[in-house]
Amino acid sequence: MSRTIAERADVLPLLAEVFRAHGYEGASLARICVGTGLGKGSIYHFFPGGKEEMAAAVLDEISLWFHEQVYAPLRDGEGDDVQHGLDQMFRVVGRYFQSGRKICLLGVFALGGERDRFAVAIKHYFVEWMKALAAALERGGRDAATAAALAQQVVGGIQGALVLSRACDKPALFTHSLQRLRDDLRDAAGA
Amino acid sequence: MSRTIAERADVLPLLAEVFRAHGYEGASLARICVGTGLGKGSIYHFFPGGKEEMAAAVLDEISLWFHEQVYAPLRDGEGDDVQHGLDQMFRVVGRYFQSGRKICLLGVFALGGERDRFAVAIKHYFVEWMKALAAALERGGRDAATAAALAQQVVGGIQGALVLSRACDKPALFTHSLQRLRDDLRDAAGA
DNA sequence: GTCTATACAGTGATAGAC
DNA sequence: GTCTATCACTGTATAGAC
Repeated sequence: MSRTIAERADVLPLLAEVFRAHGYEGASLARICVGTGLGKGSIYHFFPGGKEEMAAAVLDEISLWFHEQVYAPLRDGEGDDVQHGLDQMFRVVGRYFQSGRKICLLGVFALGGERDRFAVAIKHYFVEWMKALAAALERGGRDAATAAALAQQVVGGIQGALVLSRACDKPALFTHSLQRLRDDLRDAAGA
Repeated sequence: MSRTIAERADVLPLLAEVFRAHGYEGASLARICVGTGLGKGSIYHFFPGGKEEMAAAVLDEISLWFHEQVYAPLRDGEGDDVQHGLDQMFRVVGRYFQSGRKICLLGVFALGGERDRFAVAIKHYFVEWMKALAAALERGGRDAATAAALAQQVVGGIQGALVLSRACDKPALFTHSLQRLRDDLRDAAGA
């Protein structure tokens, strides 16, 4: 009996979950095989470079997804579309992290010992997010310094909320923080 | 040649650094021996329960330190001392995390696969912090709901800033966020 | 209290059968 | 493309010498 998973891409979401649940060092090949439903042979067929290639591929996929779903709408909007891009960001991000039940793999890797190995991808993820958000805020009328500070506050606030909600085992904590951050941006815009 | 480290307590800070640098799973006994300068035999003499007991002891020590240095000043102050307690918190926390060069072990554990194992200690750390801060804000004149929301915002903001500064390899990012959070509390108090 | 020697399960990784 | 068998190595943990 042999299942056939045609695409390597199909394994990536499963792999991501294993890394999210156990971190890079904790994601042993045994756990990876359970999580993906594949044997070692199959895994190494898709990722000859081993664990490092698996993690890199997962990070790439996440980065691409955020570029398309979050950064692009933030960058493209003009006028009223700026607010639309911001709303889109909070909506999509809330859904992505499953309202606080799922954590940020980039955040996990940023804090872990694997930071150095994937430093470029990790830094890129957060910097691009903050740049896209700051650009939208500037087009919304803020000066560059304020926009950058707000972007840092929001992206950092999201990461912190994920840590807190995970620590307290209270997903609602993430949801509320997300609302507060969104409202803070609106209030500051109105002021 | 045999060194004598009289107290088990002397090893705890060294152990903490190893866990901080590599996470729980990544902190192998080999790395622990290098980091502490002790052989396996000595390590197991101090911590017969192995790695789990080591991590638990480290978490206990950190928790105790925060109770004494952070939560207590927040709780004890009255009147002008409330602001003093808040200032003390930001000052001590900034110093503790070495202005963004050191990360929060509780945050690392909260995001890692080891969360379940140390769930009680992790939750306790963050909840006590938020409760002490909220209590101080209430004595400063806020209603309970606002105080709780602000406490969550500040503690979460600190964790997020640690993630971001680590990800971008920019400790100043943490310092600035800390200042901003402190100023936000002041402004809200004045309003 | 510290070290060395050792046990033995689990690690990442490879080769080859199907 | 998937599996099983197997590799050398590192993992945690223990026992006993000094």
